[in-house]
Amino acid sequence: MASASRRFATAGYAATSLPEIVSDAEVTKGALYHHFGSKAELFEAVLSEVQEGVAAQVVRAAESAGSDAWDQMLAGCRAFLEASTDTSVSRIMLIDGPAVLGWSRWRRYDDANSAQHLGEAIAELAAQGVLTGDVDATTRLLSGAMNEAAIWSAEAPAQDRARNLDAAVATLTAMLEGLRTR
Amino acid sequence: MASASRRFATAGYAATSLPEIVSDAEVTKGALYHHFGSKAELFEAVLSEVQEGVAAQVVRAAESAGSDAWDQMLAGCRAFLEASTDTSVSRIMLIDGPAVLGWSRWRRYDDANSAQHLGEAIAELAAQGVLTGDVDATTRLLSGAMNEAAIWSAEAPAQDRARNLDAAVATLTAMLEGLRTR
DNA sequence: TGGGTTGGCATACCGATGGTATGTGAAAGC
DNA sequence: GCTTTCACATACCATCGGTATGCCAACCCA
Repeated sequence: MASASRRFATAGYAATSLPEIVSDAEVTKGALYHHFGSKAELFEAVLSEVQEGVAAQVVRAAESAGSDAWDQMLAGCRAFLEASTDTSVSRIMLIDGPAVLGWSRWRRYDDANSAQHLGEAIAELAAQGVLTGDVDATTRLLSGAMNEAAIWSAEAPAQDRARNLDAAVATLTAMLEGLRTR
Repeated sequence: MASASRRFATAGYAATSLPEIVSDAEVTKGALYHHFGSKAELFEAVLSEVQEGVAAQVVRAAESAGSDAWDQMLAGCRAFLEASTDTSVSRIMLIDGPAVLGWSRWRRYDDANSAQHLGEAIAELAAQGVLTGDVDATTRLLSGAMNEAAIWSAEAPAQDRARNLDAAVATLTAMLEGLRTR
């Protein structure tokens, strides 16, 4: 899985062949197919691992951001962007993921990990009356905005990444203000 | 290209084989490779066509929305969502596009079409002093939010699509309010 | 302690796929 | 009227994902 993850992250899913992976891992295709049913299943396992890693970082950041739900969400959003601003994450999780697994299947992983915390935070804020509007739509829009911002930063030249990330967080914060109950 | 577009839209890029396409089109692989250098190049041509179609709808909606730049942008956003809430558009343009061409190459098409108008509208509003914040970051976040909303609506059961679309537009409007100069 | 079963691979092989090299007839140019 | 170019068709190839089978050590059970 480590070999696969590395190849998928750098060359992408389609351009990575099983012979390459098993050669890196110093096993044979027989061994691979003993553990995984298909190339897509191997990718799914790798994706799941990446998702869990990002989700863990988001949770850690949110928990150490105090007790205010609003601050927790903002901290979680920033942590998500920081974790995803890494081609090995964005390529697997955000670009190839939907194409390989299909969007709905990919979304299940997204919902079960990083997007879940976002959804819970939004639902919590809506319940507190802090946030207005449709919870699902808000979650989707914010998730999409953050995913795109993550790729945007990840694909930018190294020296622009930090600046892009800060600009994204600032804009995101402003956008969230618009959703706040006035 | 019509045959390819249909197959790409329904089965996806990876699951569509060239023999299928040329059989549909009642030509041979030789004919295909006479016009396109590779499968990816054929996809690129199809994608470009789809992008232009969506962009045309966005422009038409924006132009018939009066002279206020703010209203024009909102109308354009709604038109984009309506045009993209169609699996044949979202699958090619939003899901397979980035994975097949690579994100940066895909973004060039996005920038040259639908996202361009969004960017111009945002730049115009920023110049008028109506909108604050980083123009690039705002464009990327909004573009990402709308792309995700489009897929969200496209993949939803038919009876939920209109409702999702309305909710997305309403939330988007609220988010834009947050970016407005107060 | 030994025969049978299972887990964990390796080897050999297969059909299909994207891509290429070559052939061919009609139209266009000189 | 000769030649070149265009627009394909045909035949072929390397590689890929996937499968069927072989093999051997570990483990169970008598």
